[in-house]
Amino acid sequence: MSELSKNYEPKQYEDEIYKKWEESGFFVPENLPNTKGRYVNLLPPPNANGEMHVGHASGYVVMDLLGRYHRMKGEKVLLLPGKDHAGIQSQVVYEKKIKKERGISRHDLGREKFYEEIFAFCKDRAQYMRSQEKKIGLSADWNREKFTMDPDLVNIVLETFVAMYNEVDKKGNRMIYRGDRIINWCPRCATALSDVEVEHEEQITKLYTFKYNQDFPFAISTTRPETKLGDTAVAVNSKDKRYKKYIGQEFKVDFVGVPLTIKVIADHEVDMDFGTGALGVTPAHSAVDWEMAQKNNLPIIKVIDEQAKIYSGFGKFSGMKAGEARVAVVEALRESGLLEKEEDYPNNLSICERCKTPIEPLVSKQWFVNVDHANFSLKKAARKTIEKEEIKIYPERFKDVMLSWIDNVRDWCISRQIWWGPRIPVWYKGEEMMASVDSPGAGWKQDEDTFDTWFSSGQWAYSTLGYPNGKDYKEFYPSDTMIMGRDILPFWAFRMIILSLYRTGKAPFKNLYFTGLVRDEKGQKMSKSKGNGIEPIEIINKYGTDAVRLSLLIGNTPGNDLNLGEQKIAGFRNFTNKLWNISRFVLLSIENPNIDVERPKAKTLADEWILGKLGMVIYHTTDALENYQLSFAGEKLREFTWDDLADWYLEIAKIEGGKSEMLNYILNVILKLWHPFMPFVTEQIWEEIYGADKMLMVEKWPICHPERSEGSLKQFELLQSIIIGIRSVRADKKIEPAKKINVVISAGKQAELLEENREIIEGMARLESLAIAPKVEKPDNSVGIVVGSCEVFIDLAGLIDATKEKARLEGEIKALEGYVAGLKAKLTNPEFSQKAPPAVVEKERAKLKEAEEKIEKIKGQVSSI
RNA sequence: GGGUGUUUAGCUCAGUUGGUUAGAGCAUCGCGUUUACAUCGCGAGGGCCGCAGGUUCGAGUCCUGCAACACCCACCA
Repeated sequence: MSELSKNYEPKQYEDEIYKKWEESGFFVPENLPNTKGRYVNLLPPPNANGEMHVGHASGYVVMDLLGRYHRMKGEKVLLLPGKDHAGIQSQVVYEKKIKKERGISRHDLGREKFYEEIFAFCKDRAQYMRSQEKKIGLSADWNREKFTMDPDLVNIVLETFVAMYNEVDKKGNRMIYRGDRIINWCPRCATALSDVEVEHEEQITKLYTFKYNQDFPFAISTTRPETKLGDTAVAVNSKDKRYKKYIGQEFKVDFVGVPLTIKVIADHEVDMDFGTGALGVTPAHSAVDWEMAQKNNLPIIKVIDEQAKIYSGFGKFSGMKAGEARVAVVEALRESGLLEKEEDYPNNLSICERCKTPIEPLVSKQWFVNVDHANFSLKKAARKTIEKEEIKIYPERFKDVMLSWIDNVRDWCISRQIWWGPRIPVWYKGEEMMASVDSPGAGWKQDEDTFDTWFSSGQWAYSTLGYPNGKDYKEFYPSDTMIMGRDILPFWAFRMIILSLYRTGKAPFKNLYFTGLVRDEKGQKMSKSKGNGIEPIEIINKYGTDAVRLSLLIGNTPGNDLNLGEQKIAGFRNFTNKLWNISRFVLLSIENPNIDVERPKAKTLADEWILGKLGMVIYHTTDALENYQLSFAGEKLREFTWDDLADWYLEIAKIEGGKSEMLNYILNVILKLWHPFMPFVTEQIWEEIYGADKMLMVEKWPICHPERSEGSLKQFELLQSIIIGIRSVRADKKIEPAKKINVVISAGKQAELLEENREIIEGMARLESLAIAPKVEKPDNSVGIVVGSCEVFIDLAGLIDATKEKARLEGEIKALEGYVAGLKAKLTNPEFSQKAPPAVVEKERAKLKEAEEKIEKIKGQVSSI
């Protein structure tokens, strides 16, 4: 066994350790010896076009922590990694790339070539991302890594489509149907978007109030005059007296040169106080209006096409860009004196989540999933699953968020007009149409559209396992835990649940854990443009992976955002080093490290105390991990390691000596407990102790010894209080640390205990001499402090200012008297003694007694000054 | 407009089913190189637990209202 270096240098060890783990084969569940039970975690696939950011890292750390914990518990652990093809986003990224590098567009390549190239591009990026994921210590089975565009996964996705398409109810409605519906259209991406792919951005726009023509009886207001070319109605509130008489009437108008037929309809959604209280209904370009049109059987007139240009048939406006048409329409209205008002108005502009281009709502032929189909209602099935807690959600409050999402979900538009993604398996031949994974034969032409990415990733829970006949599917479905960012609840969690329920009949996982977002130390969102981001690889190189892992785990709770600054990471780097040095000390102190160490018998009070504490920390850590309280587990461990072990027990070990067995055992246990949190440093120490052939990663998780040792805990705490009390007086009186002092303790019944542990007090408080007796009068020139039932007199020859000392003690008495008064008031209150549980009353009595005794003792000291 | 969360020390946050005189880390201040560690040790200061009510013997903790901030959903054209 070689001596450890003074400081832990992560860079020196991490890559080697990871290699060792990987080569051991233990990331592969089948290679784990003697497993009992299984633990499966399918890792959420990040987009295969980028790189790992700190948000990903934060998720991986949680997944890996749980994976490593369960592996040490002896379970057959599978962490299955993968990548998502991220349809629109990857296509946008790759189009930019070929534009920049080769000056070409996807049309220059053609669909097939473009597809091949982007596939290769994603595979290449995936490899790079994998190397980053290894840096964070992810113990995933890389042999099983999946990509949503791998042919076998695509096949399962297509089969799902066909099955849903063939799900027909008695009325002939399909679960997947094609229809003209209003959708969110991104003119830049030239594709439909689902509701969740649209963001909103506040802006100031103009609100125009005008009349269609001179003959129209009243004015309407709009922010989008160009769409008014497609108005087929005006909606008013049925309670509105101004317009009641017009309801049901039809007006033929000439609107800036375009003939329109406007029907006046009533709708309770119309706000009488907004604008003129009359709303021009444009069914083809507003989701709300479209619904009104459905209810009222209004004709639908498309005005804006998929390039965001005005269709032909609208006079001089035809062919204009929507923006130009807006100016032109307003100008025409102004010229003819129909424009009544023009005012600034703040509203939310819909923009494309991927490219930030303003969305055009328009009517288009798309594929939809009916989420409430008569044969199998996806939303009802999902609701039941969540309500019955077949999936347990962390944090619990997200259950309600999920339920309200389920309740409000609308039919899901799954077709996208892009090239990158699985192509919709519907085939056409003349008037015929059929759904089929493979081409039905010659003459059949496949649908041009591809799937919404979430239709693929929504099947991740079983497509990665080879549904329905794969060995993995049979063994590992459903998985135990799914961990994802809280921002993708509506995108992914919900979709994964509905698709899995439909396809497999089972919920996809048992536990669903949401992480929050990682923000900078001021709580700002990290972004490249602000330059406030933390690059995981950069920061790992600086502080080590373990420090980064700890700073993402401790002080982080499910569903809540985490503010992360470099200082915090530096703090945990310090802790990593602390653990290293604890080990270093232990290795210098013990004779023959034994890997199969049994819990030793306590020889001293300190031994008994630390074993009790260790037992507690095993219990708390295990319990917290079982309940997904990861931060709590880490905090308890840190508290034990630094405060109890390093600051007290190791110092005492130097004094008492003969701790070989004890230290061997304690280090052995805490390395195991820490391993899931900080795998690298613990594994390296393990190797230094036990040699390269023993691997901590697959050691057995420590068992908690349930015996309690309340007595030794209390006794040891008395020692601690005495030592801290003396140290405090020393610091207060500015006694040099090197100077040893004399102390006398009037110890009452505790005399024997203190006598047994006199070495500890002498050593820890740096004493010259210590006298212990049941009853001692306060020596001259000493300062007295009361600790529990003991009085500790510290000899301060020549350093005492009698007046100051008296004032200090009197101040203390005064504070105590206030405290006592409060306790007395509480205890003499009959309501308290009657209604409070006896244990609580008893506790208060004890407190009172103790405080009163303390006052007496201090009074005694005052009188002796 | 609807919803969720947050509000505790200068900063970041714990505070488990209501029950000690409310805790930690970082930062600050003082002292210090005792043979594991200065990426360290010892000590100290620092809090009307957002505001106002209520329930209770007892509230940081439960209820109601309000405020500020953050986020999500819907979107009044």
